[in-house]
Amino acid sequence: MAEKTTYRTRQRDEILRFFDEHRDRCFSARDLVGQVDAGEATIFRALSTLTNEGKLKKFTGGSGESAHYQFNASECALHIHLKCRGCGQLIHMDCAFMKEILAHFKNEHAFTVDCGQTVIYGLCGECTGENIHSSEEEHYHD
Amino acid sequence: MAEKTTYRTRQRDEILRFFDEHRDRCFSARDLVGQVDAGEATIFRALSTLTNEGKLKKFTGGSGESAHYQFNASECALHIHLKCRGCGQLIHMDCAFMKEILAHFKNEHAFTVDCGQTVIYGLCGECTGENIHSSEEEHYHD
DNA sequence: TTGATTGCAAACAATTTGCAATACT
DNA sequence: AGTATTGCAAATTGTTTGCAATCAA
Repeated sequence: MAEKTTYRTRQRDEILRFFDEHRDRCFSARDLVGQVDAGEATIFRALSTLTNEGKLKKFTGGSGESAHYQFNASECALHIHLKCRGCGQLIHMDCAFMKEILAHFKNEHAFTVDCGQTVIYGLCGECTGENIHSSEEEHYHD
Repeated sequence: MAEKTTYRTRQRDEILRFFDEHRDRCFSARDLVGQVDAGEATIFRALSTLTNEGKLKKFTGGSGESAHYQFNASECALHIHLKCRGCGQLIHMDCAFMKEILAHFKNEHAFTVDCGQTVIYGLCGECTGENIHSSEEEHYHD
């Protein structure tokens, strides 16, 4: 789990550059295939080492769902994510109240939330209201 | 993802009874093999439907790690759960502020939280404080 | 040169699915 | 009887690993 990087390689550079150029989005290993010139195994290894080095932030998907990664300078590690069960969209909850919530967990429940592992499930506004009559084939996967 | 149960079967009953008799612990599908008289595929299917019905609560493991399930008391649908990644304890967060949080999600983000499916991961007070000098083999799995 | 890293293919583990046999109601 | 559910085995998916070839220092 804690590999050390000794050499600097083209593929790792390329992968990190890709994340840097898309700071606002997160990608799975599979997403990178085709986007960067590196074998799939290498991509997995790079994602792992880059995460260990703190350059990327890892979001664990539910069972079966693939893990997603994002450039770590982004604020994603600091806010909670809301995932809509209807349309699958991922909402980055980055408002002031968010900090209050995290503070509450910390102060009143002595609980330190790991935003990277936490996803709050529910239904977004569109799905609570309009989705009633939408097509039942509501496949998600952002 | 949202299967409906029409018939009542021995294996589903048995699985739910097993969880009922071990309300304080959580188990993976694999854990149930041998404990209940049902094929593995059936166990997976039952865990899925029972979770959909709100009878069980599902905990997502990291990628690769198996999902775990635990008996879900009916009151649990109303509050959020905090799961400590250190010691594995499940905290039922049932305070007044909880309602404020849910209201905020609803009003400011138009997001309806599904408490039955949401688990907030992090570290409890004991694990943030005292765990520094504990044995490194900090395997959880309650 | 020498050890680190890549890439392919095979190995894996968790979970899902096709389908005939079987159990509910 | 008629449909839902089971169970087995085969199929999928996400990820890891062995190992020879290749690259970085």
